[in-house]
Amino acid sequence: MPKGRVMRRNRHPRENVARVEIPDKRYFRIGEVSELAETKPYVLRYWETEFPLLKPTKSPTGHRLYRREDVEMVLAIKRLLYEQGFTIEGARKRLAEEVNGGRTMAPPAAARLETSPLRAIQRELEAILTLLSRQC
Amino acid sequence: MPKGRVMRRNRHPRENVARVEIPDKRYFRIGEVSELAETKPYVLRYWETEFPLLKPTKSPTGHRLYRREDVEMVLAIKRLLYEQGFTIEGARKRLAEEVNGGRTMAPPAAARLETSPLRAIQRELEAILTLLSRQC
DNA sequence: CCGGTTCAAATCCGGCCGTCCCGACCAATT
DNA sequence: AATTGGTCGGGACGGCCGGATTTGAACCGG
Repeated sequence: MPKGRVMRRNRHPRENVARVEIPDKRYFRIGEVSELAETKPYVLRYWETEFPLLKPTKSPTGHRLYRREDVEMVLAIKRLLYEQGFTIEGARKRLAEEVNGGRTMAPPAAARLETSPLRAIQRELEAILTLLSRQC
Repeated sequence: MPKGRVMRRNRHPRENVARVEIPDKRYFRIGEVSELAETKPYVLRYWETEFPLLKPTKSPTGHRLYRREDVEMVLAIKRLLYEQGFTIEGARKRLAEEVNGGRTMAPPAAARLETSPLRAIQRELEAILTLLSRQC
């Protein structure tokens, strides 16, 4: 039997991304996010290579673990690309601006945070999470 | 004789489109607009086929006559495409919205992404507690 | 230990967005 | 009128963006 024919590109699913409900879970696997966002897993992986801000943590075996914020980032990206009509580069720039422009803190603090103990702690926590997720 | 070589794409000229001075003339020909906007004439013609709002009048002999508003439209399109990073379709949609909405709607409400590092760490801690409370 | 899921990497490809060419026409200058 | 250079529309061409598919192995819940 002939392989499935070239899939039609479906760039603009009608779904309003803004009103997707994210289930009350802590971690999501790529397949779950894929269904939530109605976006193929390989697209999620591809976006990861294009958007530095999309960085789901990974299990020790390399499987992606999306947290809520990661899922929200996915939805934000999808909105920019499919509803607003940005190119990938445009969306990337826009997201960077939003993160920077979002005055969630005074600039000096933000700059120092990169190398601060806080950051180190965050890394440690991520590592611990990774280890824990192996056993449980 | 070999054909002229493929011209390198130059998608993101550094020039800030916003500060281009439009000379005090009533009509501009395509070559003049081309220089003002640093955009090849064939691109201007192409944009005309893509943007219904870009409609320079034409002389009886078919030559384009751009008025100020047409030139401004060209600059706006260029800004959307090259500075903001919209696709043609996205730019078209955005321009239509601007015309309809009237007032230059500010950058759309920033996606409410929670990016505070403290908040992120708090989430990590919650995650750890959850993991620990389970019998591993 | 089995069936469905996920992985990374390589490869492939449709179509967006120009880019070039062509022969004809127009406008200004000489 | 002739010359020079800008402009016309239409068609062919093409780089590369943004996925889409495949492969073969590893993973994981039940």
